[in-house]
Amino acid sequence: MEIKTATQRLSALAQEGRLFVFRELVKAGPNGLAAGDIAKAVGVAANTLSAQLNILSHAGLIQSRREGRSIIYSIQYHHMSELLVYLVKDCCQGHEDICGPLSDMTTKMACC
Amino acid sequence: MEIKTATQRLSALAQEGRLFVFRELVKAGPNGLAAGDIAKAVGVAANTLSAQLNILSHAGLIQSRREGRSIIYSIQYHHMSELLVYLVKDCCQGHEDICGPLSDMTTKMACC
DNA sequence: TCCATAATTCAACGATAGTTGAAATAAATG
DNA sequence: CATTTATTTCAACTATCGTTGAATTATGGA
Repeated sequence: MEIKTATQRLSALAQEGRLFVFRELVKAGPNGLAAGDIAKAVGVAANTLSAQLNILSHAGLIQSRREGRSIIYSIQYHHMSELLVYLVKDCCQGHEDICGPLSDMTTKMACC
Repeated sequence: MEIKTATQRLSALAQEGRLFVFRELVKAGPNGLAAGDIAKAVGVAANTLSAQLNILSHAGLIQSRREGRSIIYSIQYHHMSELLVYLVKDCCQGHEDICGPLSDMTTKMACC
């Protein structure tokens, strides 16, 4: 993964409104949520939300599909996971004992 | 974890220079690196690096200690892991089958 | 004590980001 | 085909960010 891609994705998440939307979509799971439903849940103007979704979308963190007159947004799990892996990559450089501090994280993340 | 804390940490990482520094420190491991050594490795002015380290530090992603006339920076693993966990939290809400897309991530992250 | 090295602080500048209101597009319904 | 609903686009404005140069603090050695 390129560092530019990583910063683009992190920037997309680095704002309260967008992070909140992102987490709503994480909670919603693979089925996703319609833009209008997100706007209601988050309590933000439609055009503001549209801009937020657009940024998350261009960063590759979410994707959209049309269903009737709604547009449904959902997480792009592969890209999300790519980003998280990027942040811990090379943390031990082959020396397994070096990054003990991170080892309990993987167990905490093993929610499924 | 509060959403404000999360956005602060993500903002700190959401810039190429700071992300590069952060990853150098991830590679360096718990012993960390002196500010001067980072500046040489990254090829950035001392004051620019200082500002970058300051932002990462205030975000809680790194910590510093003095050793002689050098100041050594290193990753705050606990806070780093807290952030990553926050991003995937509530991804399945008890339904184990929902977030299969994320399940292979934890294995990829199990570097140690 | 004086000097060199290591790193930070401060002010200022240009660049970029976030929100808002108004207008536009797209699809479904009568 | 006109209307309603859902969402996006555009332009404009303010606020915040990132880097730079100059000055400052802190430590170790001659």
